[in-house]
This record gives sequence, C-alpha cells and structure tokens, in this order.
Amino acid sequence: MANERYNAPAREKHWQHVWEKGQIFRASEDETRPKCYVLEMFPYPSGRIHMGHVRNYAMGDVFARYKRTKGFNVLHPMGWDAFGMPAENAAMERKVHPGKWTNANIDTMRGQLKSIGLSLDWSREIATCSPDYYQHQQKLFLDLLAKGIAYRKSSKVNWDPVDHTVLANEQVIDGRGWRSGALVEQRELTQWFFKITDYADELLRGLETLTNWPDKVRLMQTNWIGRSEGMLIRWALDAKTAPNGHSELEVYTTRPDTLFGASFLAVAADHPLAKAAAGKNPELAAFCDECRRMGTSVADIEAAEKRGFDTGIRAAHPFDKDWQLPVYVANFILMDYGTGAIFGCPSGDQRDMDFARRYDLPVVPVILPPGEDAATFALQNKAYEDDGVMINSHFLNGKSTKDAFDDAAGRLEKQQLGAKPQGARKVNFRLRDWGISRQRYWGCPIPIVHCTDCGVVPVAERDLPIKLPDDATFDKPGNPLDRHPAWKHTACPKCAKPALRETDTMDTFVDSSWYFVRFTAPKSDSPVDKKAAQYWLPVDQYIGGVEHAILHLLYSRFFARALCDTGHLSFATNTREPFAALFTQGMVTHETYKSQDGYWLQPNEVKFEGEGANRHAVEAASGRPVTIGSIEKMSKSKKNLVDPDDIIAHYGADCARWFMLSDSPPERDVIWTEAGVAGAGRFIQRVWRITDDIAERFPGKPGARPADFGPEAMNIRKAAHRALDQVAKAIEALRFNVAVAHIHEFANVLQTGLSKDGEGLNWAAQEAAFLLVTMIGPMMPHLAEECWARLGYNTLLANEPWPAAEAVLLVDDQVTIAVQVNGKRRDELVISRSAGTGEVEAAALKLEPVIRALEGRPVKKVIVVPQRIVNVVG
RNA sequence: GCGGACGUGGUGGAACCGGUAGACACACAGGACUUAAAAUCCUGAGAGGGUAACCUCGUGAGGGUUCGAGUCCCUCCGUCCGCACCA
Repeated sequence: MANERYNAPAREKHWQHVWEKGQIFRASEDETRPKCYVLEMFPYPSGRIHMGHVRNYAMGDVFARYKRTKGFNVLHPMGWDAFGMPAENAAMERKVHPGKWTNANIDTMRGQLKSIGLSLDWSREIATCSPDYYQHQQKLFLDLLAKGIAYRKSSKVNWDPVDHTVLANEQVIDGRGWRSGALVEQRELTQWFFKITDYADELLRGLETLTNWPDKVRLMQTNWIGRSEGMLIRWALDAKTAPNGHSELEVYTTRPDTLFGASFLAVAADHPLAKAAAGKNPELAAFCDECRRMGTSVADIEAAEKRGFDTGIRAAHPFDKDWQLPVYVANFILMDYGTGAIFGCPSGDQRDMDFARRYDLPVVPVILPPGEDAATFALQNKAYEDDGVMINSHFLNGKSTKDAFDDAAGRLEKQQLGAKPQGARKVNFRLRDWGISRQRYWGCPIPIVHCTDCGVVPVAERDLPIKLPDDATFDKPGNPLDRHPAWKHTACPKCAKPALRETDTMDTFVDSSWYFVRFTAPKSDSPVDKKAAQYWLPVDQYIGGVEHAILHLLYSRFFARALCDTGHLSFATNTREPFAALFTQGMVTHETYKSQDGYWLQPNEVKFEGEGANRHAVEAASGRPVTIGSIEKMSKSKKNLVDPDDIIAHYGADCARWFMLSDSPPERDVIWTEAGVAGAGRFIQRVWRITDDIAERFPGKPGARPADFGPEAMNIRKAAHRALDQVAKAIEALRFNVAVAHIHEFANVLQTGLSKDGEGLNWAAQEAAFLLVTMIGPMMPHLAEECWARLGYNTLLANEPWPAAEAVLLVDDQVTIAVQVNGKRRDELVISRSAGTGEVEAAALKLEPVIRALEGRPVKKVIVVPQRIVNVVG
C-alpha cells in the first residue's frame, strides 16, 4: 500500500457508493438534536452542471458536513427549478418536447452532482415541473385568491406582436423584442397579480432582523421597496379652464415644505385629467401619444428631455387661492407612482428645474443652504435638494426643512377642500404588485376557468392538478396552451356550462418562492406539512448568487408570509423570515482567448509560452498567435468554460472542491487556472503521503496518552489543536480560504516534525493524522474517508464527530511581543504570558535595539498592551 | 445622476476589537535525488542601501486623529456592482 499514489477518480466512486448504500445523509425530524437546514439555490436544468454550480454546492456541502460533525440534525436537500423558457425554446428549435428535454437534463445533471460527492438527502428531490409539485402550487394559488392576495387586474405590458407574447422589461432592447426584433407595443392586458405591496412595510422592517444577510442585499431590497413618507395634496382646479367632471387634482409629494416654491403642476400622459383635456385638444392628444411611445427603453429615458404641454388648466395654490398655477402634461411623470401627478418646485428638484428653464417658468428659491447668505443666494440651473432654512415662504420662513414639513402638513390636514381635508400624510412605496401571468406553455397552469355567465371561477380543489397537455405544438410563436385544440375547453365548475380555461401559466419565480418549504416534507399530500416545516424552518444557511438579491429573495420572503396568512405555515421563530442566514458567493471566471481572425478559443485549444510579462499564447493546432483577453465569467459564448466532468475524471471531485475553496474568499470571484487545480491535486497527494507514512511507521490508533512529550511532539500537538480550532471557526464563518490556509500550515508543521524523532512522537503522529483527516473531512470527503480507513478506523468518517481541541494546547506559556520605540518596531521580546506590565516594561527597556533607537533621549512614557506590544515613547 | 463596495508583493490573498503587514498558496529562482525527466524534498524572495550587524521606504494619492493606522475620519483618483425621471 505504501508509496502508491492516491487514485482519486476510482476511490471517489467507491466512497460515494458506500455513502449511498448507508443512506447516511437521509434526514428526519428529531426533537432531541438541534436542527440545521443548509440550502443552496436549486439549479435550473439547463443541460450540464458548470463550475459555478460546483462552487456553490461545494460551499454548502462543507457547511452541511461540518454541522453534522458538530451534532446537528442536518437537512441538505436538492431539487430542480425546472419550468422556464429555455425548454420551450429548445422545443421550438429542436422539435423536442420541453418535458422530455428538461427531464433528460435533470438526469444528466443529477449524475454530475452525485459525482461531486455532496452530502445530499436525495430522497427529498423535487422538480417544479412535476405535477407532484405544481398541483400543490395550484392549491396555494386558490388559497391566495380566496384570501385576496392573488387578484386580477388590467395593466400595461410589453407585447411582442411577432412572438405573440408578453416580454419582461429586461427582454426589451431599444424598444424591440429580444428574439423577434419587432417593435414592442404597450398593451393593456388583464393579468394575475400577487399583492406583495400589502407586505411592503413588513418586508422592509423584516430586513432589519436579518443580521446574517449581507448588508449589500439588505440595502438593495430596501431601495427596491423604496419607502417614502409624504403627502397627498388636493388642488382646486379653476372651473373655467378645467374639463367637465374635474374639479380638483391630487398630487403626491415628499416635500410639502417647498410648496411656496411651486411654479407648475404636471400629470402623466395617461392621467385621467390629461385624457379629458386631450379630448378637446388634438395637439395635446398628439403629445400624449408621443409620451406613451417613449419610455420603453432605458436609453430613451436617458436621452429624453423634460418635455411638457400646457393644458390650459389652472389650479389654485393650497395656501393662496388667488395664486393660479398652470397644469402641464409632462413626459417625466409616471402614472403608476403616487397619483401620477406632481407639483413642480424648480428650486428644490433638478427635474423640475430643467422643466422650468425649458418652459420659462418661475424659479423661486425656498431653501437656504447652510452657510449661504439670504441676500446673495441665487440658483442658476442647479436645484438645491437638501435641507436648510426656509425663505420666501411666508409663515414657514426661518424654519428648518423638517419643521416646515410638519407645519405645512399640519395645516393641510386641518384645511378643508370641499368636505374633506386638503392634505393627508401618506407613505408610498416604489414596490409594485407582482405580475405572475405568462403567456407560455412550460409553467404551472393557473387553476382558473372563465365562464361567460359566472365570470372568473376558481377550479375546484378536487379537480387539481390541472395538468399541462403533453401534445402541445411548438412550431409557431405564441402560447401553445391557447391554440391547443381541446385543452382549454372545459365545464364551468359553478354552472357546468362550457367554459374556457385560463391559458396563462405562472411566472417561474412562483415555483422557487416556496420550494424550500416543500423540501421539509416533499411527499406530503398537502402543499406544506406544518409540523415538518415548523421543525426545519427557517433555512439556517442559504447560499447562492447575488443575481437573486432582489427578485427571488424578495418573492420568497413575501411568499413565506402569504403562506402563514393562508394558514399553511407557521414559524417557530418570532419573525416570518424564511432564510435566517444568507451567503452570496462569487462567480467562477477564466481567461478568454481570441484567435487572429477574432474567434473565441477554448482553453484546451491554446498553448502557452513564456512567463510573467512575456507570457503569450498560440493556437495548439496551428501555432498561430492568440490574444489573451480579459478574465470573465465562464460562458458558452466566450468559450472559456471548463467542464466539471473533465476535471473530476482527471483530478477527482475533491481536487475541484479544494481548489474552489482555496485562496479566493468565497464572496469574491475565483479565477479558474490550470496551475491552481494542479496545485490542489498535489496537496491531495501530499495529505495521502503523510497519512500513509504515519500509518506505516506508527500503525494503530492513539492509545493511552504518554506522560511526557518531547519538544517535537509538543510542536506537532500544538499545531494540530490550533488548526482544529481555527478551521472550525473559519468554516462556521464560511471563510473557507482561511480554513484551507490553516490546514496547509498544519500539514507543513506535521511533515517537518515527522522527519525528526523524540519522546511521544509516535502518539503525537497518530493523533495528528486523526485530526488532519477529520479537519479535511468537510472539504475533501472522499480523500478523508480513504485516509481514515488507511489509519485503521473501521467506521465512516462522515458519521464521526468533530473532536474538541484541547484548550491547554491553544495558548503558549511564553508569548512573543513586539517592542516599538515611538511606534516603530525595533525588537521582540519573549516573555511569560503572565508577566505583569512592570515586568514587560523593564525587560523592554533593557533591550539593546531599544536603547540604540532612543539615542540617549529620556523615556517619556511606556505603553504596554499585555501579550501584544510594548511602545516606548522617548 | 443616486446608492454601495473595493484598492495590500509578480499573482490569489492573510492580518482578532487600532497593536510585529505580507500568514497560506500559485508562479519564480537556486539546490538535492535521478543516466534523464516526472514526482518529491530543501532553500530564497516586498522595494532600496550595506560585506555584515543593521538602516530607510512601504497596504491607490494627499491630509488628519492616535503612543501606535492596511484597519478610524476628511478630500481626491481608480475599479466593480446595484438602481435609474419614484415626485
């Protein structure tokens, strides 16, 4: 056995088989042990596993395996986010059914995941495209509908007239559909929505409790929810100029303090007042049409000037009914924020300033910035949007911005217009309700029937699941469900007359909003097994990419609450947060290569020559020069992919895992390099050699501990226990690169120590091997099992506990402390850990380099930080 | 435009709560073993000066606080990310 190289690919298969046979990663509820739910974002079955998956799942696996060694009852499941557009595109392009394509991908990817050696409970595997899953989602939809959380409304959508489908905003590029290239139309469609806005405040407040989430994600969600405190203010319209039926205009503002700086009002092109006014004015109608056509693309908005059209309508200022302001239709007002109408204060808002300058409207400064003189203060074309002292504002003059806000708001609340107060405080959110209707086949059918007599009727629960028909056609664009000859024809659940099914399916984000709940009882007859969910939830550690910082993570937080409010779920914790801790890992990147004629080349098509600045590349086949491009996320289009299968077949899964975890902090991008992988492979062999060597020279497990250890043995023992302690801390904090460094450090000490001899070395070596193997276990589980067996243990390491580090070995009696003179390090001092301040000071002042550095100056002060540093000030 | 993060050797990165900057790894150089190579082992290395002991400089730039700053504060430069007419 000795001196043989460790054959990772062969042994890994063996250990995977052993684990699987023993079913050791199966989880079940157990009230006697603390639980730990470890989850990585489940993959979309796109075809093959890529390195990003390997990194994500390796991290989760280290954490899950570590927690298991610490005595936790660990749930670590895996499944498939299996509905989505790529399957339908594949169907269109390759004439293969989306289900068949998806299931084939799942089979491939399951096999790949298994080859990584993850400690997953595969008995809980779910696929969202299976009726076993989506029938429960349909039930949830019905309950949300009954509770008023799901509702139908008409709204504007991006409609692609060629593909006959709704497009998400991200799919509209320069006003054209991303696939068809057709000019996108704004269409009014009736769609299903979830009332996430009802939860805006709770979702916002909940973020404060998520202290184990990255600040970045919390901030992004905070901004996305976009809470603002302001007022609704109603303005009386001048009867002579206003259209019939319009006597007032309600605006939303966060700055009632700047009311005396107002110089105009503006409404969106779709505002009822604009429409009414346009009815009598063709020129205005044309302007409104123009406004509607804009705003589909980001570029348009950037380039767009502030433009408006004076409707001729006049409105009375709330604090001075003789002060008449013009009402414009303006292109920068959004109909779906606030009331779709504003008052413009040019001195206090840059957009209003731009608008005022263009249409020559008054600009009255109302806020004096700190440090400015009221007599000389003037604004050019730059508005002042911050706080200050009120000027030109009658009764508000001299007040602070905040006091002025309260004063103005208070007056407007008391003041009457008609029978109601003229103003009301109002909190507004940027967040909109979640539109979930998609005109697609490969999604969860919405369980609704449209009846000409009864209207919108929910499908009866006993009729669930509403399954997708297998025989849909994908040969032309549009929704295959809608044009299916039979599927949509059904009987009304209420009156039994012929009726039509809803042919829209749900946004795939709905599927992923509760899969982590389903994992807690994947075979349950009801959507959620309340008891199981209460035992396992919340997820203790969630790991995934930042790209889901907003949508998926916000939808899931909403869904958890919606499930509680429909009685499906209750949390044992006092918040309703589904993910107690979140970690967002970085991407896997690689250099890119381009041939002379501008084609991307795969890494294995390229040969390298030279080093450092002289490093260059040529095409392996032809020798023609290659341009080494930037380091980018691995992608098919740039051809800088490395296939995990190749790496695993050549180096083994442990090697890929170890490389991914080394060096780069997990939240940052990791650059995949051939040299780095080879280095990881060398370390694997080194661990094997050390273990093999110890097993050979000091066979057996550590027995009765010797009374004394020589310095060599002590050295090894200290390094071992320190590493054990540090690695544990690093893994708990998900700082895998630091854990790796500590293991390296220990391996170095151990290897050097083994070449020596001394009292107790035999025992220390046996202990060190035991600890080394234990601490690599979570990261390189196959190698660890192999070494474990080689050392003569006849258990599975995966079932072994994490040993406790011996506290006495973690601290030295002697400490080395740095000695500074005037803050500059001059020497170091080895002294007893318990040495008092005076003792340390005296010893430091005696040091030759200290005396030299003082150059005869008297010592003014000595600062002693125990066990750390001495600073002599002279 | 608004908001946020980051900037440390040739490279990836470490550095507890303000306390010896560069751990650990990659790459590199030299050496040992070998007929040779691979593999492995040993040694070296932030920059500059000095035979050496040692000295000076050094964490994007410039200021500041402190006995002491990679770490805290201010200004600037650069890179990356998020949002984008949200009233």
